[in-house]
Amino acid sequence: MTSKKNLANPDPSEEATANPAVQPLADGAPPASEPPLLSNDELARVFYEIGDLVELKGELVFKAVAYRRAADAIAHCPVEVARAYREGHPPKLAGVGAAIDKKIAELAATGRLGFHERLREEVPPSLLEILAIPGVGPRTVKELHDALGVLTLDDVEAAARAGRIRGLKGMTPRTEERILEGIEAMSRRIRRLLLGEAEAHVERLLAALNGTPGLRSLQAAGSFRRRRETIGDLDLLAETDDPAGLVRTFAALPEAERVIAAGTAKGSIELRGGPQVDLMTFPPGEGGTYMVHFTGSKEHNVRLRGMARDRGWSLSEKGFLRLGPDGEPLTGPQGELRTFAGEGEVYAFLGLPFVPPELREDRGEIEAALEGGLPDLIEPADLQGDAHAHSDWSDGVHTPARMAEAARARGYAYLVLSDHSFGLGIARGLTPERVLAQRAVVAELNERFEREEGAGSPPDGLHPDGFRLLHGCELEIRSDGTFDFDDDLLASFDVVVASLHQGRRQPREQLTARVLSAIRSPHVDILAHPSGRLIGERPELDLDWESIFAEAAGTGTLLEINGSDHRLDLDDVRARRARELGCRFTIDSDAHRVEELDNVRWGVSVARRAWLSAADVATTWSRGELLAWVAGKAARV
DNA sequence: GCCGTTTTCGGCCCGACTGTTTTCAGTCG
Repeated sequence: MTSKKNLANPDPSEEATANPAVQPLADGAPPASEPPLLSNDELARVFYEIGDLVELKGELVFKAVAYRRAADAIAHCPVEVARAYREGHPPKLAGVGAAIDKKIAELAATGRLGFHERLREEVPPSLLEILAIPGVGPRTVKELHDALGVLTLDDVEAAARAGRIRGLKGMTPRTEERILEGIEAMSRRIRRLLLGEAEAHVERLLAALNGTPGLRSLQAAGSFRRRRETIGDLDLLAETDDPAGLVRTFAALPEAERVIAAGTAKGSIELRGGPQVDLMTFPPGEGGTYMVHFTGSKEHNVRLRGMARDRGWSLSEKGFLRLGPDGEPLTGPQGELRTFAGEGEVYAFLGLPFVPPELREDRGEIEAALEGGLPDLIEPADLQGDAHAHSDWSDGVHTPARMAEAARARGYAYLVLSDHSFGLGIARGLTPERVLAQRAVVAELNERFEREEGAGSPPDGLHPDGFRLLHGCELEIRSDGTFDFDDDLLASFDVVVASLHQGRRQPREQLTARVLSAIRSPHVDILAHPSGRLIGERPELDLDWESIFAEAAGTGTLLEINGSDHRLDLDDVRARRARELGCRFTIDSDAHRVEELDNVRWGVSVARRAWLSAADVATTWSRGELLAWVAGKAARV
């Protein structure tokens, strides 16, 4: 679920900082003839901040909501908003009306926004640090500022320690304690979790709580269930006969560093060195609306509640309540609470088909569901192979034989062994000579597989088409746009995966030209981890995505969705846009050891969030179909 | 600030937990 406070971390790939505000645009920068183009993230950040400042100012809450909604739309827009405005074809963004449209136009044209700058003069932006304290909301910040003149986090801490806060409206020594605890918690707060880290926490918590008396079922909800690319806090949902007892057990877990709240139906803890975990309970057999509610997203839920209201019902986690003539839910004897055991029934009650959790972001899924146009999403079981993996011949850990055996045991029809080319020296990339030596190893392995599979059907658990190790490489796109291997050698691989690790800071035109040269090569079949980002560690490459997607679609070059939870690259928004432009994909593990072959499950999550079906993803095709596709590339370019 | 086959004005989703100004406001999800 997204937080009401967006200031802490509007973009999950950004590290949380005390003050994420863009620098005051008025400062310093000399007037340039062509102001720099703001990225979608930078644009969005301005509007998130306006939302927070407007709320601090005490304006109508709905204004703040409107600014944040617009910021969300900008952040998730697949095209570059500022560029599109400059070029005179602004995209239609949900929640952007005349007023915000004008503000975006000003930002796009000049790189700054007078309204924003005036707002920052009226409401000191350093107050946002105070708003970020857990448990401190806009009213409290305003009171502290007005009554005590505090401006910064340090001011608040000093005031709390000096006992100057008690005595203010509704504030006591306990309030001071809670503020100091909140500041302490903030300094401990860890970065957002990668999916694999979130999964490990979830599994430990489920194991710790299972067996609690009265507990009938327990599962993860929230953004982890939706498989967002990073996870802020964890949500658990329990079906139980003894909710209060379960919450007590939960709050007493040894791994709980701090108990944030513990009532009779819900509880919240902070894990030692880990995220916040919220536990919700529901009565047996009534999980449908609870699952929907606590899976989110908030934006999706708001849409569902609006639809319920249109149909004469009020929707909450508890169920649907009939609305009276005054628009208020009926209570007492004439009240009627409709509950459901499963989510499918909840959606059906609203006249909708089941909406998969990965789509619940209010990015068109409600409209598509109403029209019967939800995609038939790819599933993990659709994968027939993996087109990107390494061995100890370059920077991997396990031998080609072990990697192949592990992939074969997963029931795959193939694994593409794609060790680095020599240009990536740090990865001990392969020279042409070692490529040929490795090819002999691959051939030997395949002879064995062929023998074992024999003339009849393959042994149990193996793919019906049998398994083959395909020989590929991860070809470095060098800084000057050339490749490590010549055309003859490239043509001899089963599959060529190209990627860019070096010269990452070149200007957009140069980087884009390098990527396009790979896409236009008759030998390059897959563009691996196209953005080059490492989540929370390394920013993405500055590329012209629209032209890359157009060229990939035209040449049939497959775009990788890299399943490593550090990469998830392409991401969901880009992959969805690429599909609109006619691209096809692979979902690959980029495994450097056998355990990492399982990375593809996160890749499937990304693909589902990108609305992809199995047909869009070449690694769901048969081995023959994939090989025919890549063999056809030379003819297409 | 946004938005409209119930509206161009008047709405805008809903409930648990906490602390306390003991009937509700603030915060959060």
